[in-house]
Amino acid sequence: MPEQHTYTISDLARDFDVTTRTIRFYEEKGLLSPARRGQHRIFDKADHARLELILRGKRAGLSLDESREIIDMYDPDGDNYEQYQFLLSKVDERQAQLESQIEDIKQLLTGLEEVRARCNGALKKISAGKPANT
Amino acid sequence: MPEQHTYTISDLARDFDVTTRTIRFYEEKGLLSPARRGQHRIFDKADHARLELILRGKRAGLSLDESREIIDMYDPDGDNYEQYQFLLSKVDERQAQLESQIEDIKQLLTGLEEVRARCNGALKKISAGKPANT
DNA sequence: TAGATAGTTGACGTTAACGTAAACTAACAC
DNA sequence: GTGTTAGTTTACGTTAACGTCAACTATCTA
Repeated sequence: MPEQHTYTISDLARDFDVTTRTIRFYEEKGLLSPARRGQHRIFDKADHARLELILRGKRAGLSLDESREIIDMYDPDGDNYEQYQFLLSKVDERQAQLESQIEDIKQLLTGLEEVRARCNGALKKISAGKPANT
Repeated sequence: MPEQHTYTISDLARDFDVTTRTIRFYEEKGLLSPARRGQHRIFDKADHARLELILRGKRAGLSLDESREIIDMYDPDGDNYEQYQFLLSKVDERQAQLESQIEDIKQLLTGLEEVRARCNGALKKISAGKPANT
């Protein structure tokens, strides 16, 4: 038996610190499709992992549509040659974009490094001008 | 003479491939404050640089408010000890956030690397099953 | 002098990503 | 049985980041 662990909607909400509204919204947008027991939603490990991916995408600055695109790459629709070729090209594309995004962030970081340097310079000056004020 | 190069609003729009509406919107939001000659806006090198920063922030996935926060670090308001200390702490904070954002992106990238591997595996299988189809 | 062109200020429209509130159901607690 | 506690659907509200007119002005050009 594969240890069929499940989650309620508020389990997930607690695990990832989001509201249940958010989770229902993600389902509405097709990012999650939990099972149902009557009215209630039942989430499994795969749903848990998908939500984790969605939120990682958010922190990375992606839109929900972009996150869905990435998530959908994990379980391909088709099974023929062209489908996999197409998937590979989308993987390429997304990787390139994410890498250039890292470059942008790194540039912001070095910019802040300069700010820090100037800041330290100014602080030095000030503490030199006011030697009493250590 | 300091080579006072200036730009019209559509110069900037062309340089960065955004609409003039966008630039006016950024001014409205306090991200830019160009000079005026009568009604018309006159942008200088500093404005040019600020817009570049804004758009870099966008590509990095930041909101306009977050970009403004970073941009404002480049020209500090105050000039006393506490101000610079405070600025330094904000630099710290923002750098930490950007670095953890890079980590999230890197995790997305390695996830896509796995997708690529599985994809290549599937393609191998297919082309092995259909040896005529190279 | 009459267009054409570049700029301006409103003002309303739009999409994404939820928040918030209402009205309902089902299960358990006492 | 009756709160209380999850959970549900439906629907309207909200904020960010612009797009899209409309109506106007100033300038240059034929």
